[in-house]
Amino acid sequence: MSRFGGRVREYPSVSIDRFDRDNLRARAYFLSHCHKDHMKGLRAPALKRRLEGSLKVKLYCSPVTKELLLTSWKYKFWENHIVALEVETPTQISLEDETSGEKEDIEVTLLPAGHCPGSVMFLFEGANGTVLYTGDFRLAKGEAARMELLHSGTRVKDIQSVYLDTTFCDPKFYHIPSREECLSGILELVRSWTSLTRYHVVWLNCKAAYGYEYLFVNLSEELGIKVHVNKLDMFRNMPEILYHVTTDRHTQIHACRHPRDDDCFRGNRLPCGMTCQNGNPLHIISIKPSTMWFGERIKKTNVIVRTGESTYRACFSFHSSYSELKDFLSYIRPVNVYPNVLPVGGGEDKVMEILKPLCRSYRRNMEPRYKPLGTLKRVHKRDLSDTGKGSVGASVFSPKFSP
DNA sequence: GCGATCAGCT
DNA sequence: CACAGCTGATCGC
Repeated sequence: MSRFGGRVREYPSVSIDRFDRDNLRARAYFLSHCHKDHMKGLRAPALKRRLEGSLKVKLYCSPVTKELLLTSWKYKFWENHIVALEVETPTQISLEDETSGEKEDIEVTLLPAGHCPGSVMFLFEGANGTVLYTGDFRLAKGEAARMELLHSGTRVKDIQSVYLDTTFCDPKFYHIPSREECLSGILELVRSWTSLTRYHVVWLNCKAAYGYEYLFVNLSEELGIKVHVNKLDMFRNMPEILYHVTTDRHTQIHACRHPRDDDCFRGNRLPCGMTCQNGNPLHIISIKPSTMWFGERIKKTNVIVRTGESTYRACFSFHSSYSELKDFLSYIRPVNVYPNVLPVGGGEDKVMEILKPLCRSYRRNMEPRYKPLGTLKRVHKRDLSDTGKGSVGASVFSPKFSP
């Protein structure tokens, strides 16, 4: 969980992912994604009052994050103060102090973070240097090297500071199976069960948070079975998700929730109440997505573990593994790095011992040593076609995982 | 009645 | 098991 205070040293007049305390005086706000631990203070009366007396204060986020946020009535008061910025489109923002009139220009670029729908990293460029705030992210090895906007010409930009998602910054999380491996393992389990009869159904025991949508979309796409969910109005302008979820309980894949859904399952009942169909009892298995990790030497393993007669755990991670984190940071090679998260097992000093040697200022044996900055490997060609009128755009998933 | 915080529990 | 929350109790306004 994020413990980032909201502000970066280089640009203290902006606040990112924190909206309480000192952040109440920010000249501009940024939201990396729609998870509650990055939204502290976002609906507090103090901030609401400040908005009412200002025409200038804005919240910047991706189009998908804006859509998800404004679907909740609790955040409707932000409606006229949100600016959706397209991903991978550098934008000039003028930061003006409303009382003194003092101004500062900054350029911000949203980069896809692969954490949940709409999730982005923020790249800030201005008079105090270039700063990358990663928010929460999962990027595979080599993905930073393929991001054109992290580069200037063929070389990686000179980045002063990275504010990093250090959730799995511990060698014990060395390897987490890739998103593709996890997806295909889950797909084959769901396929084999749902093919038995139409009364064989799967319950995906997902936590209540955005991030599982690409799983739903890919399962639905491959098997032609829509996924039952409690609510889908937040996706009304995201056709590529909306098409694959349903509120009709008569489907073989469920990701619905109930306050006591584990009890439902033990009673051979789905959280939505379904227990039989046409007088035939349902045969239900549960699959619980959870992070599985492996030390350095493990080569290959099963991403599905059977935990009971009809219960399974399946590998799933919203965050980069230790080796992915090291690849990311050692490619960027910033001067400074600041952890956004204290990993479960370790303290801040332990994390810094791992991260500092990957930064540019580090000199082994105090010997000045030059290591060249990275170079752009390959520009990822994206499908830039329109996704339809009224749609929030093509950036719901990172390009690689688009349906 | 609302929000903030914490224990307990997925 | 570790992802991000929910619910309910308590306290202060």
